[in-house]
Amino acid sequence: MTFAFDKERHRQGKGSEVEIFEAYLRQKGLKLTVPRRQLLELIFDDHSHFTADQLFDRCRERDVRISKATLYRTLAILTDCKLLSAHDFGGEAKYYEHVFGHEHHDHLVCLACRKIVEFQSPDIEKLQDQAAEELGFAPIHHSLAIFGVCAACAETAEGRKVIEEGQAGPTSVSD
Amino acid sequence: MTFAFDKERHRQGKGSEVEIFEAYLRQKGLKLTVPRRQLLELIFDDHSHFTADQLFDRCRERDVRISKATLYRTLAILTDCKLLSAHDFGGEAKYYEHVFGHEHHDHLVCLACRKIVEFQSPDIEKLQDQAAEELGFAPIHHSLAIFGVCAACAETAEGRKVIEEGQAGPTSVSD
DNA sequence: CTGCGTGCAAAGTATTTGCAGGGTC
DNA sequence: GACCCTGCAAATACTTTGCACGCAG
Repeated sequence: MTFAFDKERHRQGKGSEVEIFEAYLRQKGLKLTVPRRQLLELIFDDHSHFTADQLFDRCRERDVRISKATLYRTLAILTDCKLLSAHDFGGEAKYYEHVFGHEHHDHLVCLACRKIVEFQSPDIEKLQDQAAEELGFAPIHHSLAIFGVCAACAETAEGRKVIEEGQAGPTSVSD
Repeated sequence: MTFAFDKERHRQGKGSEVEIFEAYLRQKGLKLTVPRRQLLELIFDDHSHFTADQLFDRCRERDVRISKATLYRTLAILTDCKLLSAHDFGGEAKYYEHVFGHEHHDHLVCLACRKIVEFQSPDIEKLQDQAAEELGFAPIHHSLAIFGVCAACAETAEGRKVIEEGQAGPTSVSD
């Protein structure tokens, strides 16, 4: 049987992450251990987008001693039970983000400062589903990232350079 | 100066890849060597989406002896001069695709057979630019991938499993 | 108690880089 | 002839895995 994903509970808001996690672990015969509980708290305390490495650093800051192995293993579980989702914005590493209690959204990524901003567009969603159906695909999920330069960076030399280069060549096409 | 990207020529169609490549190399003070020429031919012969590894295999098939180092270095150049673009569809490796003579498009990725289908939607493009502007971003490029199951795979057990799992959990959430 | 979980270190992947000899312009 | 290129192997960066011991249920 597939994990009984409780959409009702999923809509409730903060705090229930633990419940969902516990339920998931139980039905999988897994255990709620100290490291897992700690990670859960650290993650849902406030990060919305983070890499495995950032999370690891955060552990050290808060004196939570966990190995990277456990960290990765836990991220995998959290992704499986839909508390987190993983994205790849083309940087070095994968980004994880909260899913619980969040509407689906897409991302704007600043190529100058790597800041990530979320946005929603039901219209885009609609068009996507439409496009998928036209081509005979059963859509499951999607990932849309718009890469550009944020307002703040557009003022900087770095930001301007990125924009100018973006006009002609994507990476090191300049000079 | 930014690379004088010749949009006119870029619209002409097959064959001019070599010219664009040559022009780019020349103005960068780089050289048109045998390995580079061979790779260019292999790539534009027909692959539309491929990973570095697939290209490498293809080299061996056709008795083109090139090291992976050179292969990656050449892919970087081709990406810089906009003959190729790189995407990350969440699999293990990056996918490269032809840009030359292709309108911008987005992707449908079959999660069962990994087939990639292209589609275009000017309406979606428009909404994206709009969303970016609303948030103060200067959009440079974007990447939209819809993950789902293609018509053919929807008929198979594997495809159905993926769809069912997609309803509740994304990865190994089953049984 | 049984079996999953943990840390550690070693193994993997995918990609990049240093270096010495070779080829292009 | 100068400088860029190439292959090779070693180096990276991120993530996964094997193993022996420890803790949750």
